[in-house]
Amino acid sequence: MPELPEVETIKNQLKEKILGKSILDIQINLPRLVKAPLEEFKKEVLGAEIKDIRRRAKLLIFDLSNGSSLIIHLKLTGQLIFEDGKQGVGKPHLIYIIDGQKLYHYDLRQFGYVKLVKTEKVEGLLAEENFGPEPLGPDFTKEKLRQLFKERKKGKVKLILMDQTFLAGLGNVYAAEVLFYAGIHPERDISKLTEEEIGKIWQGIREILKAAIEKRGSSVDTYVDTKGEKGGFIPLLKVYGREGKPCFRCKTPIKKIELGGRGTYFCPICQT
DNA sequence: TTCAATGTTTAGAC
DNA sequence: GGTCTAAACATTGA
Repeated sequence: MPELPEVETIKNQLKEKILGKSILDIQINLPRLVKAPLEEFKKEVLGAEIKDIRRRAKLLIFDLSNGSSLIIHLKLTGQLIFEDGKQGVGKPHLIYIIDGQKLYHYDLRQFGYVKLVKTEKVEGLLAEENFGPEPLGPDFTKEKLRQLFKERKKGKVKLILMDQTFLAGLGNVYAAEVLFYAGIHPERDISKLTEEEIGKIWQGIREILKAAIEKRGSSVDTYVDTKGEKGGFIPLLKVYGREGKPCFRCKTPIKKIELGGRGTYFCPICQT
């Protein structure tokens, strides 16, 4: 499932390829994905030039030349593929024809969406979501994280890290990886974290996300980049999906528990 | 056949 | 109000 590094990868690749190009046609095979009246959606999108592509949290935002923007959420299984001959998983639900080439939007489980909004309203909508800071942004300092934990007061650290209103962009995979990096048990209460542990969490967030972006994301499940290729970070995952396999640090089998309804992987020795 | 997987939203309990 | 849980969404694969 696309989390921050995967969405960032898609954004970077699409920027290279379709910035300044126009959407000449669109084929909508699954209307449910489009959160706007279809006729209006078509009318707004057709002929529009893609002026900018942005990311906030796990959202992808296309700013069009006519004052409208598309807000895309890929949720669990969304794929945006811009390469002839590369097939995604399932059937393409939306096909954008962009200056002769095709951008395929797949979404096997159909949880994702495309919203149509006025570009000037995008900021307001994002504000309504109450997203936390961007983990790779300049204002997300170690001090900021310490302050955020203090304001939140209590809660299990993994759930807090995955809370998009606390910090934007971490999902189940990267939250688990960050906590392994920091040597912290996913169920630890944030009120009991030491200064040093907060420092390690902060460092883990920054380093792991940056490394994952460099590898074009990871993700289990169906994630691929816009070329239809799997992310290169999968082999670097330390705990996610490794139940029963030896911890890279101490060889103890990785344990899996359920936390907040989500599969949670950790090393019972290294993470306390 | 049933269940787990997954991100997010929503409803309800305490 | 914060905090937690469970269900819902859709689909596949074990």
